[in-house]
Amino acid sequence: MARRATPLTTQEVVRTARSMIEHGGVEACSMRALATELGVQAPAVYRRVKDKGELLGLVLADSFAEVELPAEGTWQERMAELMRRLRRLLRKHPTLLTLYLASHLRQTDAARLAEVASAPLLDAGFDAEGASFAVTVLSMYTLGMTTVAAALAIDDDEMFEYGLTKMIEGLTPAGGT
Amino acid sequence: MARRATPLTTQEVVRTARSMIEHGGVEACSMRALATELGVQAPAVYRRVKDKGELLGLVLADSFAEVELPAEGTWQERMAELMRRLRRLLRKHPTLLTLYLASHLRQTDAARLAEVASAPLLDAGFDAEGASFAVTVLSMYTLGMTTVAAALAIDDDEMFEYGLTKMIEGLTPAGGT
DNA sequence: ACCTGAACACCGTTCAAGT
DNA sequence: ACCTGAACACCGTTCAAGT
Repeated sequence: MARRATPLTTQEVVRTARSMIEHGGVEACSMRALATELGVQAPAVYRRVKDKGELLGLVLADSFAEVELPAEGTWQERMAELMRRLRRLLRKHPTLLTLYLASHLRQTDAARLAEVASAPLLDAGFDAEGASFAVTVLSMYTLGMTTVAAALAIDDDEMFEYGLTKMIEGLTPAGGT
Repeated sequence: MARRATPLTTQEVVRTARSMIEHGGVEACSMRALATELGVQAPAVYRRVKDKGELLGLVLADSFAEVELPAEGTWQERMAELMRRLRRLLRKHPTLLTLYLASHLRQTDAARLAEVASAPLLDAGFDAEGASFAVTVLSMYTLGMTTVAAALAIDDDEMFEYGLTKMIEGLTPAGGT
């Protein structure tokens, strides 16, 4: 067989997998189909990636790296805007949700994502546990509103904002600001 | 091959699938493994069930049929208790969660579940859209607290109750009780 | 080091054929 | 009607062998 001009990079593998998933869902991205897209035989992919689980984790990380954490504002404002950005990403690529939900069942990935989003809360004086709690509540809310509600045809930005505000109010720690 | 004494029933198929999923996760319940467990060849299962998607839907419905809707109390009390029961089910069989999340992406199943849980809210004067919204918010919260929080080792009944109360307060419609 | 070819142990599903 | 046997078109992954 003719070989590729350049050797396979991990970036190339992850980006290609991500675009396949965004266009056709996780099930469209079999290791074999991915290899074909990359112009390579299936086993070659295993030189860059331990297994399919690792690949999906990398795709997820690559997506969420684009959800920037707002740098300014109160923690309430920063969390609200972060959730809006998460919502925007999930709306653009609803297919990422399956991946996100699956990852939440795997400790390491969930912990890593929660850690990043926790920053504004830690800055505001939340303890580590309270911050993880708040991030979990807010991201589950956002996921729910953006996907389940959409499936039920009750998706609505005003409703999302209303619930988001309520939820953030509820999270303010006793004696907090 | 020796045939089974009695013909295969749909109930038998669903119950066996459910127990396989509860013990080993969705991936432990391949159509072939299920058939073996039932003492039958794989194609025989397709006489009772259209495809694997339908089977998983039936397993889910069979599980949630056991989460009873509290008959008495204010809508707040009824919803809170319903969520506690959902939490109990998911804790006993965490493996059902994957199924539940997947179903939420399929309109029909999500709508059916939301409809059942909406009853106390409709009784209390919520409109259909508001009721679906509330059920979605609360069940996503419960799912998040019961699984994601558990994975992050911040699972705690007191916290669950605190957040649940806050969330239900936030859902009270303007001018509602 | 990087990749291929071939293979292993699986999938879900269909369909003609048997009882 | 109910089920089997055989097949189709796939999976993820491993591994010896080639360049």
